[in-house]
This record gives sequence, C-alpha cells and structure tokens, in this order.
Amino acid sequence: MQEASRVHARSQIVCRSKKSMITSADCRSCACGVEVFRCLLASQWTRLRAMALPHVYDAGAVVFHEGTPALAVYCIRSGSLRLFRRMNLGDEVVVGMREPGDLVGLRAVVSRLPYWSTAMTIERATVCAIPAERFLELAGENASLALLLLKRMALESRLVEDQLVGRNHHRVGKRTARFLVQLAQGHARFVSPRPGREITMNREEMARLIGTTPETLSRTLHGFGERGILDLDRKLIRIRDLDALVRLAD
Amino acid sequence: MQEASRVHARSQIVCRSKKSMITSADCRSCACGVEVFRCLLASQWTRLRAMALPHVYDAGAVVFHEGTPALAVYCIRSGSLRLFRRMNLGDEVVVGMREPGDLVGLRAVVSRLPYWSTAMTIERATVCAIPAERFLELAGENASLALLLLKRMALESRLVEDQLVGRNHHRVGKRTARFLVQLAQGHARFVSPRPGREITMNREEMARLIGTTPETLSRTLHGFGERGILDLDRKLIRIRDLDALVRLAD
DNA sequence: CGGCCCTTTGATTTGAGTCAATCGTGGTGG
DNA sequence: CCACCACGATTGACTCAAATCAAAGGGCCG
Repeated sequence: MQEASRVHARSQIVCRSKKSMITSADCRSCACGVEVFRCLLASQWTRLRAMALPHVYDAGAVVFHEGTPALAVYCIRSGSLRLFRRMNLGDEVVVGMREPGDLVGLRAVVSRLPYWSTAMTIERATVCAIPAERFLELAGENASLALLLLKRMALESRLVEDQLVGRNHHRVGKRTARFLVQLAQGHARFVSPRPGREITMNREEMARLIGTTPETLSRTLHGFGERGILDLDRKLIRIRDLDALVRLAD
Repeated sequence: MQEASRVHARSQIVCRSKKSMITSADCRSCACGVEVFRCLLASQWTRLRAMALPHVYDAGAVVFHEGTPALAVYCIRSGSLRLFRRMNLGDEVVVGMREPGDLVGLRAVVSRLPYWSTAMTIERATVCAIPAERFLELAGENASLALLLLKRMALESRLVEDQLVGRNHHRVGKRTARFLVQLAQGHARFVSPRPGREITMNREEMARLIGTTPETLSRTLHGFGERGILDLDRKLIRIRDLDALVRLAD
C-alpha cells in the first residue's frame, strides 16, 4: 500500500508534466513505439500521443490483474515486467517477461477478453497505457499497423512455445544456464544492466522466472560456482566463464 | 514412403477436380474460412478461392517441417493436426493441436521466419494451402482481416500458455483427465467423434499430446479404470463417469 | 543487540521416466 | 486353418531429478 502511494505520487508528477512528457520527440525516441508504430500516419501519431498515459510503477507493482477487463494495452518505456498466472494461493507460474519496447495486454485487448495473466514489474518501470478502444480503432484503420502487431504477437507466441518446450525438456541446470546467458547478453537485461556481467536478483524471483524453487536454484548456482563458472557473493552473481555457460545452455 | 505416394495420388485426384472443389459454395461452407475470412470483399473472396490449394493428407503425414521456409498458411478443412518440435532424435515435444477452421503456419508466415514447429496429421485431414505472399497481400489491404487474424492468434497464444501452465503445475493425472474431458466434450474431437464417448487413439500419440510417456499414461488410465471412471478395452477408452473426470480435471 | 528476512544446506519424499519382461492381438505365410 | 511373428499395451522394478520439509547461517535495519 505504501508502494501504491509512492506510485501514485510519481504518476501525478508525470501527469502534471504530461504535455511536455509526451511530445513528439519524446514519443519517437521512446522504445515503446520504435518498431510497431513506425507505420503510423502523421495524424495517427498525434492521436497516439494524445491517448498514451504514462505511469511509473515501483518494483513489484501490479500493472494489471488476471481476470480484470482488458481496458488498455501497455507499452513499456523502461524497466521490465513479468507475466504470470496465480494458481492456488501463492503458487504462481511465470509465462513470460517483457522489456522496453514490448506491448503488454495486447492479446487480451484484441481478443476482447479479460487479461488472462497478471503483469507485475520486476524493477521500477515506466509504462504507457493506451486505452483499448482507441488502440483498436488505430489498428482497424491501418492495416500495416495490424500486420506489424501480428508479427510481434507471432514472435511473442514463439517465446511462450520456447518456454513450454524448455520447461518440458530441459533440466533445471540447462534452464538456469540459459537464463544467465540471456541476462548476460543483454537480450534481456532485467535488472542491473551493468557492464561487468553482474546480476542482482531476488532468488525467489529468479527461481520463478526459471521455473523452479529457490532451494533448487541455490544448489544449481553453487554447482556452477564450484566449477568456476560463477562468482557468488550473497545475492550478487558474477559470470566468470561465459563460454562454459553457453556450452551448458547448449 | 508408400504413404507419401498414396497422399500424392490423392492430391492429384483433388487437383484434377480443383475447379469444382473450390467453388464459392464450397469455400463458404468450409470451416476454414468461416470466422476469419468472413470480412473479405467479394473481389478478395474470388482471389482467395483462386489461391487456395486443397490437399488430402493421410494420418501421420507431415504438412510442413520445422526449419523449412514458411511458404504457405494452411487452413484445416477436416481432420486434425498436431504441432511439435523435434529435440534430439525421436524426442519430440507437442506444442499444440489444430482442428478444422484453424490456420496453421500463420505465425511463421506473418513473421517471415521459417516454420518453427512441425505439423503432422493425427488423422486423415484435408488442408488448404494459401501461398504466403498472397495471404500477406490480402491481410495488408484489409485491416478487418488483420484484426481478426490478430484475435485468432491471441487465442492460440493463450492456448500455448495454458499448456505451459498445465505442464508445469499439474500432475499427469490431472492433465490426462483434462485431455479426456476435452475429447469427450468435443471441444476437440480429434479422433472418432462418436456419440458414445469412446476414444480410440494410439497410446504413444496420446501420451505425447498429454506430455508424458506411454507407460505412465497406461498406469494413469488403469488407475481411472479401477475407480470406475473409465472402461478400458485394449486401445478403446470409454468414459463411464464424466463428472468424476471433470472433478479430477478441476 | 536482537529480530527478521533471505539464503544456504541437509534430509527426505515423490512423481514420473527408464529399462526390461510379458502378454494379447492381429496379420502373415506355410 | 494354424503356428508364428511383430507390434503395441501392460506391468514390474528401479532410478533419478527436483520438490518439500526442516534447520541453520548471515547480513541488515531499527
């Protein structure tokens, strides 16, 4: 709750300066639109700028909840989110992660169904909300945009499939190695985009992203540590031998 | 190989009568277009009719292979397919199933990447191939179509997510129960759409679809049998107590 | 200093895969 | 028509990865 109030305070700050925040320059340079909105006409640009509502969320804040009506598509400007489904009280399954430039909630909006997963920030994130109806209007009048969205969704869908295949077919060791390589290569730089290949992340969080438990993850990481692949210092993980990690990731 | 020749023979038969097969009446009544192509203009209808190439595949035939260029979107007219990825020689992970009315290969085509899974028929199936470029043209000039495709892909993506969550979180017993309920409810009537809730399917096939091994599946089914939920007679499965099954599926 | 939270470590359990043997059926050829 | 074979299903024994349960550590903050 105190988190919520902090978020609110921030969002007010943002809102107060909305007109200057959402200038054309700002929007064009925003990772959010770079790929998908490139095809917009000038007039559509203007409308998009007018409808996008930026918010700053603290780490661990919920952007939307599973089961609630899909009122907006969210565009990540900075930070990262994880998407998950809650099963039976406290038990959650991560179905994906999203980074700057990604659209979240798109699938629920286009299919006019409630969100079917919950979006929570992994770290502090700035996210623009685009009202669902406005968004659909835009996509409905611009086939190029729709095609780009289609492409993006296809790739997203592929990632989910990769997760499915990975979790079913690869052992925790390999999954962990893959995860670390991803982080290191900055393909996904979820937390601490540091130069020195250092990673700081809650073990519980990391375990969930990999699809295992904190205990098993701890053992796995220490296994890697003993083999000289990682340096472990409490929460901090430093990758010492990236090549070995890549080999393990196969 | 002999299968292949049979398929070929059949496809020739189909091709020979192509003009009569792909009449407007035929296409409109075809499950294939019912939902997605409804929004097409008359002229687009005509073009679609002209470009769709129907084929009949025997059970176990491959429609497309993982890694090959995505040259067409396939529209299932009858029968069912399974999509899977091959891992290391013989080890395959099923990522989904497709029924009449579904589009297969759509994701690869719109993202202009090679197919990333293999499509194989579960039972004899009739499938229309729509050349990729033609398809994209159509989608590019008709935003409504693009939006419908978007919606369809979103739902498909949701199904993959469901699989991911299910495999990670539910035991084989529950997954099996779910699978059987699905079959029984005809949500997916993969094989033998019989009235009497009977199912005939290769155990290996079924095991793969559920995400387990034939041995484990056999034990699970017999567990259900002992509890009076199923009647097992060799390959034949008859559902005796659907309610119990639904309860197990949770 | 003490309490709390997160991480680590140890011990145990367990669901399901693997390996191997047997059984039943259906097809084949003599 | 029958013996035989091949293939899929079943059953049993065993193995194993990872979850779970339980108990320390260790650092950080009030």
